[in-house]
Amino acid sequence: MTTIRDVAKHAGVAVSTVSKVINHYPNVSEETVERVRQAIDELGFVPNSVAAALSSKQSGRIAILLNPSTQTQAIDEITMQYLTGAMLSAQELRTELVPILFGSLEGKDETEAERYLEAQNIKGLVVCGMSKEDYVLQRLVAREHFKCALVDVPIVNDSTSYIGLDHKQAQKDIARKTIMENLGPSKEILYISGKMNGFVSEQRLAGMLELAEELDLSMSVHCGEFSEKKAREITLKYGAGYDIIVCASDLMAIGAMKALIEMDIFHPVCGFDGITLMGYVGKQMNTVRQNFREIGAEAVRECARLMGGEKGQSVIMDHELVRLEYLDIIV
Amino acid sequence: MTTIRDVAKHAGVAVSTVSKVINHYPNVSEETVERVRQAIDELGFVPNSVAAALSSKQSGRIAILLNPSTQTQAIDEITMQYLTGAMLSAQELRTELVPILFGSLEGKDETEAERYLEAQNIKGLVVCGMSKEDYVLQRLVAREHFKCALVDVPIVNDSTSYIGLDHKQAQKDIARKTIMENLGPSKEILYISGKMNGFVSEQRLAGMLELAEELDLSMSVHCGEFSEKKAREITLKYGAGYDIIVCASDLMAIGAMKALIEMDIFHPVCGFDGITLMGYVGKQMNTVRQNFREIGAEAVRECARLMGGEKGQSVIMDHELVRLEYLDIIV
DNA sequence: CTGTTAGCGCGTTCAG
DNA sequence: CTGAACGCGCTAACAG
Repeated sequence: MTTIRDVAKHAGVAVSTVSKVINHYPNVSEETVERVRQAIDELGFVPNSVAAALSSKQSGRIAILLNPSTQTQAIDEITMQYLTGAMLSAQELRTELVPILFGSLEGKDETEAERYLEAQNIKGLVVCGMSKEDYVLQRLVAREHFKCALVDVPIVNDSTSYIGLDHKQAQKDIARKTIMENLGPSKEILYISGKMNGFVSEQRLAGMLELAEELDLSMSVHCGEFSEKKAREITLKYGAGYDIIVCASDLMAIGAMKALIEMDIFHPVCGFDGITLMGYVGKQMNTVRQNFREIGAEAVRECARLMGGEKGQSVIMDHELVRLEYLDIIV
Repeated sequence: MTTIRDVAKHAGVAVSTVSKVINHYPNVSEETVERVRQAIDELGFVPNSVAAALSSKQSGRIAILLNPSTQTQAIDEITMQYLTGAMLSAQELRTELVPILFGSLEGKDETEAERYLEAQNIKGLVVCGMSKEDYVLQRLVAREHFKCALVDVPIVNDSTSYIGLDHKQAQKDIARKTIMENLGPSKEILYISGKMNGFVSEQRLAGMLELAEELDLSMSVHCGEFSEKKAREITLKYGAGYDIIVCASDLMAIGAMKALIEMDIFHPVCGFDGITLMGYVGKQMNTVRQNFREIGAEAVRECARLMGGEKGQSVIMDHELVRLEYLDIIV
């Protein structure tokens, strides 16, 4: 294994000089930079990331906290997209990304969790899929000991940033689109919301309430808890009495659609997310499509920014409104 | 941050002793072990994994090489399961797991790829989803510089192990089951295979050929390249002429099923994998269900075993034959 | 059985 | 602008 010393020797300079060149420090003459660059190329030197992480007390590593569902593995598609995006931008930033399962923090209190992460030279957290029931995680974030980029959790302070859509607006947009396409306004809407008390659920619900007001339509809200089964049950029970069904997630939209099929009635349904599964169910369905990969990538960038000493902020990502057609999906 | 020194001081022993206790070395008296344990608890000490990785030239880190598909994100479900299992057993083994995308090795030759990995203190590779077109990876494995656990790639030597099903047997089993349930033997079978030249495709095809022989049934083989679209096309073209369609993957089974629906004819179809999507398409479909999470976990264990100096081996995982029913899947 | 000490490879002062 | 030297936290000989 070639080390920084080998490079230094080969280039006839000191190790510190090589280090400076690698890390793009100023105060190195053009000429020596070139010599060092050449030596690096010739020897095929790649800096040892572990040693770097240990040495520099500055730039730590970024952990990405994931919560793969044991239940609905279809949703893992989203998690994988977050992760892929995150890995890509971590590579660009030359930062190590350490994937950690929510489960690894279970049974620990904040202090223990903090130590656990600290012991891995982790300085920043990208948190995907945190809910209000993840108490330890929440307190961990609240302590502001780590720089945190939260996906879909609207908390912003000096060391915490929010990354996600404008869920309120997106929910309004997709619902309006679906309503307009199918009925025109002033009809009865059934809204199947996410979790009571959920971060994004609240925003999406707020969007629906606002839309109902604006379009002057009557709307009932039921809580589907992001469960396909629950959404199906709700639809079986109440669906017939409404003209259109708006769901706070794709999975619930699928449940609702299936219920309608079982009941042999047709109502437009719309979802939220853009998972593959969505394209497989009805002949066509509207949904908000999120670019999860880009969200993951942005979250890592944001985390790195925080670790660089910047203040937290809200990063609002774009969303797309799409109509999924059966045949489009086949690859 | 509390270090090993703090613990040593607190327990009144030397750092090396603490290290020994942590790593379960012998040659430490019960009494001192206890004292050290107590000190560790009191201080809430957690060993710094980065420092450990740097120091110990012995036990390196394990990389898990993933290939999330940009096309059919539904398949990412499998990748996520591999990863989750791998993370869990890595945690048990107290080994760092470094996820790496195939893409990160692209454009590198074996030497460069080797350096890239070496520079991250990586000593073992868990490879998921490698195909015969991944030349760099293949040569990387062939060099035997890293200890490799290959998922679904049957290569075994001193530093390489195979982890996966008995694909030949599994394919035979699920096809036989489907045939028997629906028709009894001696009927016309359409087999849609995976990639020409694919590692598992060959094994699965071999299974089908053997089964055809045993049951004395006539069978045609077409190559679906693991593509839903391709399988659909094949089925549209030839499907009507056969009694039953056996596919080498779930995705292709879905394509075939859709084609049949379009043609408005019914033939039994069976798949292979057990992805969520499979349960959403037909009323019912047979498939081999693999426990991807357990496979990921086992691959990491196997890799660790190799790094411990053991020889490579084949690890054959169990599989399940399941019949997916529409309503079972809803959560 | 326990303690001392020399690295692992790199980042980073601080003289020169 | 350069280079020698120390330290990050831990492991692993080796000496006691």
